[in-house]
Amino acid sequence: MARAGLTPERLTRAGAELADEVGFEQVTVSELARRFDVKVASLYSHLRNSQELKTRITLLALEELADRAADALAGRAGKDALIALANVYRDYAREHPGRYAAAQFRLSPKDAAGSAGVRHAQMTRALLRGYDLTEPDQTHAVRLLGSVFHGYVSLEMGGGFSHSAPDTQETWTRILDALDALLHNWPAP
Amino acid sequence: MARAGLTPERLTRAGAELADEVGFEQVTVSELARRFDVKVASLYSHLRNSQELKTRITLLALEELADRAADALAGRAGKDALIALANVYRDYAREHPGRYAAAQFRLSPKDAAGSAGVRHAQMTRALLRGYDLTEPDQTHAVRLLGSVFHGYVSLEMGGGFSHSAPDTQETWTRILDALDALLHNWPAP
DNA sequence: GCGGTTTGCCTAAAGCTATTAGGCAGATGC
DNA sequence: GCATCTGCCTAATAGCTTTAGGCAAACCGC
Repeated sequence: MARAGLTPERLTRAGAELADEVGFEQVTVSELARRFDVKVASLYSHLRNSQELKTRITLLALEELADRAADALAGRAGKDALIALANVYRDYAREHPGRYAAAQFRLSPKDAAGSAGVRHAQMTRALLRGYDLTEPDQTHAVRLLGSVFHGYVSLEMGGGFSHSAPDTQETWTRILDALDALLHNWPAP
Repeated sequence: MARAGLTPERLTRAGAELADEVGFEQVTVSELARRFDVKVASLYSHLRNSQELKTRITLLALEELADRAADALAGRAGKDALIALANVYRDYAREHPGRYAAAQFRLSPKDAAGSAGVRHAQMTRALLRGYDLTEPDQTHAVRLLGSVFHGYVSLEMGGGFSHSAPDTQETWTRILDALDALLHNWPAP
């Protein structure tokens, strides 16, 4: 029997591509086996179970997102940086909807701790150094930005805005303007 | 054979309870049948398929949420109304995590048009009458509020904030303060 | 209250996914 | 060149989804 050269890494990458094509929820060990022209059981030498496959795809997506974010933030500050970071999430979700969905997958505390999720928080915090916020307000702002980015992108992807009128690009720009203004005028408690 | 008295409505309600217990993703026609002490195939006289079950649970959740929102907004305006509406979403998600997840389920355009989703947008728009925004800015603000509410609640539920320090109630309050301030000072294009 | 019809739940069966156990052959190491 | 190891295989179990066809309880008109 010719060997297919399976590895956890190749399976994860193929799984991520599959997710982008059919949706993260539809990623299945069986379909993956079909793509490698291999029997399902063979994958179980490389993956503990389908949960592990999903976890690996999630970790991959978080890494890719963090890498893109780091790239986008390099050499930028203030509103420039804000816009760049926001667009990283939005663009990634558009280019890789399945991976983006994977990035929202709930990880075990252990996996989460070792994930690139930490880098994301750090980068958002770094971005906020361009604004004048006290330490606790920085945390609130990190959470606000995370909420807006994630909330907007997932509503837009989910078609939540597709019924109403003005195009979403205009809204996106204006929301980022508004956030920039807000961070400059953050209200005292 | 004693009849179990199944109806689409009872199945939907039971499905919603099941979702809150085990998660929306884990809602299964088989488990529902078990709960009614009935064979799986019997449910197919009342539901076209498992997709329809999920759609019905989604529609139920959207209605419940809209009813709560309407209640909360009655007699309130301005920041008061903003806080009340925001808390409707957050509290609903805490009390009914499965139903809240269902409310995010992607509906067909046809189902979406007939859903309470429309009411949600209208209520957010009504709330914004307490602030002085031009017509197009109202739409942008509706989308911003939707993004923040949904984004915050889903990150909080997903444990996205559970690692960092200050408690989430404080952040939630401060974010609502910030949104109120922003709506009062919405930047011109 | 009785016969006929409708309706509700049942059995049976096929197809898909996940997962485990055990086997054989190609790759690897001395 | 031989022994070992590793990778993919076959086989089997179990759960979920969905369809087809059957029997009996409930309902309807008289």
